[in-house]
Amino acid sequence: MTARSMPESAREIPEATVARLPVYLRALTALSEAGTATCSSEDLAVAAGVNSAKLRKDLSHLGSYGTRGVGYDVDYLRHQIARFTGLNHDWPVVIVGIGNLGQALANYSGFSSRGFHVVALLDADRERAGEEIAGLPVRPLADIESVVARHGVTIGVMAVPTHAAQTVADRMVAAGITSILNFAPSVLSVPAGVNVRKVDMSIELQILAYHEQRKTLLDQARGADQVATDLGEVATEEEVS
Amino acid sequence: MTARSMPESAREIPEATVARLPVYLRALTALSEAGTATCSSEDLAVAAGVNSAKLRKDLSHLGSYGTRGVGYDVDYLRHQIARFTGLNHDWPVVIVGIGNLGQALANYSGFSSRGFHVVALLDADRERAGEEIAGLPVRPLADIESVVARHGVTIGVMAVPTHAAQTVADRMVAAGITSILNFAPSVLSVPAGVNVRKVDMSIELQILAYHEQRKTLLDQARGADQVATDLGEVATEEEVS
DNA sequence: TAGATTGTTAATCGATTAACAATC
DNA sequence: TAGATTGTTAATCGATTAACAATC
Repeated sequence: MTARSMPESAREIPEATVARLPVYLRALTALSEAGTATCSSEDLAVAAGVNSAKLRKDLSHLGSYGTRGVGYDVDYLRHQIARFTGLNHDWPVVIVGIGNLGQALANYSGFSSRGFHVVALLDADRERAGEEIAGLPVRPLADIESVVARHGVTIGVMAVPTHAAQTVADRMVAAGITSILNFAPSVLSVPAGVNVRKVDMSIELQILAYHEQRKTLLDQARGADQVATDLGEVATEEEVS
Repeated sequence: MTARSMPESAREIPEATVARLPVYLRALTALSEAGTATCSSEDLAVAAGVNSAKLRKDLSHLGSYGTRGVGYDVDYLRHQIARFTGLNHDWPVVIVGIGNLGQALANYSGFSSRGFHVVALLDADRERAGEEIAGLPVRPLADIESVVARHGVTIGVMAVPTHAAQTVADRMVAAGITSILNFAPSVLSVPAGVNVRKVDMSIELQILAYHEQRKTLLDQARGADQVATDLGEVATEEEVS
């Protein structure tokens, strides 16, 4: 394929930028709902929690949708980002694994409000079949092929126990799913062309715990250092922060 | 503070490394449970889903816990990483916001199995007080100060509606919490010294949707390109991928 | 025109990776 | 000693940031 024949929206853009576009989208929606018609890159950057240089650099990958000296039209920019990220239409998704977390996800309004429409709840435990959650019946995992084919599903959310994760992922892929959002804390192996993203809630807590412990250690070190200094230790060029 | 007086565990290590240490910890636990006594960096890297150069580089920030020509003692390395990341002891946490997601989090076994002990469930809706979830009573948010003081809580998990997020965060910080895991899709502003991490499930889906759409666009572009080529267009040095 | 703000350039910073000397 | 594997170096890559020319 030639660069000339490639539509603008198909060009490579940095992953870090891709990950921030949904944040900008949300901030623009909030601005729009607050009745703001126009905003500067600085306004939007504040709303999104980034700095304005980064925001402008990110937007520059999509094209040129602002007006120098003026700023951005909120609704227009929102439309452009939505179109670019594929969020200008609905995505059918399935949720596999209807335990505590799967149920919470089935009820999560943040999916539907952002264009993700849950078309089926699937669980490997056939005993669960027929139970109704968030207005949808729980169906046996064996139904996945027909559900995926019928609704044209390409994105699946997986909230199953770790030991089942790889097996379930294989079945999802076999059924035609090409993007998986994985809530199980396991490394999945999938064929090329299938995208996996992982949400690992306990890893996030562990990262926080590391920084908490560091605060404590630094305090202790400072205390010990104070003692050393009181005893006459001389600070050297090794001194840090 | 001098570098000499600083304990090894208090030295700066890259954020990207910090975020991967819990992954290594989990992989080591799995290896240990499978009865593996020793592993090479390559073994562990495969189990953790990274490449071995990155793994060794990461571990080099903690110290030198392997043996050249041999590899790592699984339990010893696990112990060292746990100690370094502060996961060799229990962390008391509170969960604020006991909706669908908060309830799922209260029941989530992945927290307790990794050293996080939920000491209280708090909700702003006083009607909820007294309800029991995962063996714990739901308590009014007003109890947060006493709970935090009593159990020495520094880490809080927040699963409240977006419109309440900033207010609740302010209360958590006022009560003495210095690390927040935020499940609400909102930008929080907190004082310096307070760490916030965000889990945004719909952003993850949106990133997947972007890549899905790109697959489709690229296919279309390839198709269109094929037509152009059939019509005699000549590929140039601009050709991509 | 003067003031404001974008889009882009270039410098800087941090993370990844391959290669290999050190060493068990 | 020979083979294996770590820990480290140096090169590369990608992301961030500040500064500013372009332009409304």
